[in-house]
Amino acid sequence: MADHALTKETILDTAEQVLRRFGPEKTSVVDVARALNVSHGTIYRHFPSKASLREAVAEKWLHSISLPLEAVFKQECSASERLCLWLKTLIHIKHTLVQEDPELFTMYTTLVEESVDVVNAHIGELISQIIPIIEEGMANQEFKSADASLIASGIFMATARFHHPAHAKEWASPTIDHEFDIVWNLILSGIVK
Amino acid sequence: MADHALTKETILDTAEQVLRRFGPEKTSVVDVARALNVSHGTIYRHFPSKASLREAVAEKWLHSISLPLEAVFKQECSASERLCLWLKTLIHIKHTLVQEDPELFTMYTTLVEESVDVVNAHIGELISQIIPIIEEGMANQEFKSADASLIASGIFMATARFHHPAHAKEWASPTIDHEFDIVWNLILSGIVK
DNA sequence: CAAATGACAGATTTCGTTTTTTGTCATTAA
DNA sequence: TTAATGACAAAAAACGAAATCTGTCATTTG
Repeated sequence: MADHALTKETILDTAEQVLRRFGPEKTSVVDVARALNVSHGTIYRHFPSKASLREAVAEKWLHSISLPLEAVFKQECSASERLCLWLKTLIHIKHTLVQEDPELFTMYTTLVEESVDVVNAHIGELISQIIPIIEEGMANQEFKSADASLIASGIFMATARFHHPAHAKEWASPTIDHEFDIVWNLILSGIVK
Repeated sequence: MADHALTKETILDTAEQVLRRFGPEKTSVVDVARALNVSHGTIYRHFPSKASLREAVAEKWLHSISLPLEAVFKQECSASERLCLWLKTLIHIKHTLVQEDPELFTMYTTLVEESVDVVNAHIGELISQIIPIIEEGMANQEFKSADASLIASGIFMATARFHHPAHAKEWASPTIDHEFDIVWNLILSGIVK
């Protein structure tokens, strides 16, 4: 009865649109089904539950955050510059998302918070992007040698204030970039040789 | 009509009890008045609004957190040990509060989040406890010399994950202490000479 | 026979109504 | 003359009935 072939992807894209329009608390799977001109029972043929559908949307969003960070590896620069750029890029993405549409950011954050496994995978992915940068710096003699994965997760945790959505309210502060620089200097002097 | 002389203090203590019993969303100033056997109009003679009463309770709680930290200055030890002890004490207080009574912790956190000025004063107070430790370390030649207040706020921000209530859920992790050690090592190697 | 439907039970949400609360103030009590 | 009261209007919360939603499944459709 649908206009297009009804794939998981189609449902996912429509769910995302409906969530964007109605928000996370007001979208029902009936709404998504209505947007697709199918019965809501059909959705359950492709997703076992409403939660799994929301989780899939959350995962897609997180992927859109981690993907552009890979471009940082193509930059020709030192390891400390690359590390700084990587962090600033991550932070810039998040801060821009909040600034441009706070409601939308809250919507995605709500979905993400429901999906613990997806978040943990995302965090793991981000940290494993940091590790090679640290290793590069150690190989270079730029950084003191140590356990790169410990350093990487330390850096990720120490910068939580700037990228963890729980701190989004603080990102509106006019001094937030300066505050990042303070923390960055502290971290950098901890790892350089 | 009250049993005791009706002071700001008496009202504050009673408000705290009622809040503890009923929670932050279910306590009205009528409830507090009832507990004191006075009319609710009387409360407004001592506090200009419900918000200011809640703020006063929040402030008292925050004070009970910052006060015991002063004992750390009486320890006979090096600056880096003192700094580590200070951070671990702060973190231990918070983690213990959550663990022993998560609902109560949430109650106080709710009050605190409403009171931006009170929180900022509290954070300022905490950071100004760190500054003299850093200065001691610099005077000692233990730490590289630098702007102590910048270092202090950097350390406070870099450890947010372990003391900011927005991260309370993460404190239940069995590896949280280990994670603090990772961040602490990173910070320490950034400041030692 | 694979894909979609629609009816169904139980859980959850919405909505209009009633009750309670907040904050003020003229009046009362000490 | 200071402290407390209680009545009041406007705002917010609580409540319960009605509607909607979730997830399942026997039946229908192409």
